[in-house]
Amino acid sequence: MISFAEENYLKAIFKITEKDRKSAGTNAIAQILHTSAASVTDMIQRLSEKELVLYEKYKGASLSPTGNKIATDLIRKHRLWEVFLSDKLHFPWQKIHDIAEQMEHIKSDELIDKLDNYLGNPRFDPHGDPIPTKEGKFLIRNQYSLDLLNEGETGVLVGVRHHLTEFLNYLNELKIALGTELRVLKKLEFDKSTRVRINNNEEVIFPKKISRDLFVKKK
Amino acid sequence: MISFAEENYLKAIFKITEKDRKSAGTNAIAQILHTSAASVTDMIQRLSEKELVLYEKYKGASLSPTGNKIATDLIRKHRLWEVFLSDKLHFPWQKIHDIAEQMEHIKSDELIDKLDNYLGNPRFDPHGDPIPTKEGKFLIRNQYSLDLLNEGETGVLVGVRHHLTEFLNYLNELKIALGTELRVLKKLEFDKSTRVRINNNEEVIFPKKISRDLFVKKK
DNA sequence: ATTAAAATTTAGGTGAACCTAAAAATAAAT
DNA sequence: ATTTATTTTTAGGTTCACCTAAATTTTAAT
Repeated sequence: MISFAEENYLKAIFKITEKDRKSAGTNAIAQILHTSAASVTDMIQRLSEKELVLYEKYKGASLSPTGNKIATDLIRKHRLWEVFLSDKLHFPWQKIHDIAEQMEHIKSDELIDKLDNYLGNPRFDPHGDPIPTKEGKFLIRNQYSLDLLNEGETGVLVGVRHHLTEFLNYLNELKIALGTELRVLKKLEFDKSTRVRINNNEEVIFPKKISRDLFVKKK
Repeated sequence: MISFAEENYLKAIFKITEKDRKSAGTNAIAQILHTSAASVTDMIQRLSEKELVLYEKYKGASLSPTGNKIATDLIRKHRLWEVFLSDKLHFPWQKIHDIAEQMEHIKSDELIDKLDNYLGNPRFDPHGDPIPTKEGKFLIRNQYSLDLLNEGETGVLVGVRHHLTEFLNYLNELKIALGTELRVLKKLEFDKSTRVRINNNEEVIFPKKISRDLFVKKK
């Protein structure tokens, strides 16, 4: 039986390696899990023993097929619970992550099957992130970060790059949520900021930092 | 922050002392938690340090007011999740206990408030056990165990004494669930068994052991 | 009242998951 | 290429929650 701590390590390694990197460094893992590098080495060695992780000294860790399946299942559970919290219990999206972080560790395949069904087999979570299938496949959507749109183009928000509470609060205050229409009015060259109209209504200026973190589908 | 293990000890002590007993013995706790008596002594001493438990050497343990509140909250969470699993996800009642056992440890007051509301503020769980209020009050229902009814009397099943899987499976096979009408046809003196008609339909003979474990409301 | 039995605690030890400080290996900078 | 800086690992230690075996206390039985 795998522990919560072990599960969290697998998730962290998944997160680091999912984009491009082929292995996760000790420090990177330590940072995500708010622990020390020494503890990470310790745990990685145990996970390597159990063949959940591929590990070579000083070369970082990556997930074995088994480890990858466990991590994917965790993400599936996490995101399904986020949908539950958002759709059924009406939690605002800033609050769902921390609770889902606890719920993802509940062990019952039948529970997740029934939950998935109950929620109507959602394909994306309330942040716009894809929910992997039971078999571990991630749906890919062709989305753009807002800063890639040209002046005059309109996008519908389908996702955000990260889930920092302050960021989500900021969006909330601007009444921006998944499905919100964002029209690029003007791209200001000198500081890379973007003037945007929200749902044919108010206007805001997004610094580059923000517009890069908003994923939209062109309209 | 209280650990899962600590929470389980508080629940066990609650269970033992809730009826009459004023303190829980080491062995009794060990049996419930499938652990050794020595481990129990160990943990009780820590809980006593934290003032969650009142403890005197060789005299057993009981809950402090704080400990009692925590235990009651756990039972509230457990039973609310059981309602969720049963009502919303349509789990049969034999399966809900083990999953709820995991879910009860999730920490978020707001989650429980919203869940309670979402479920329609249920007062009893799918086994017929009362769900304590937020303030920790248990509703009492005047119920009788089936073996106390006289011949000719009818009761509606409102609860069961325990949740052993085999017992619940047995009831399931007989199509007995909460709300089922049970009419006492004959009480057999020589072995204390009871002949019962189920929902004006089939007849069964319950040994004393069974009829004592079924709680009904007289009709 | 002794003795026997049962319950409880103490003593000593284990593994998991963390820690700090020091050593070793790798990467970067001059 | 050598030094410096960064990353990673090792060494040694802690706490939590368990364990077995032995000692102690309480309870029950003769």
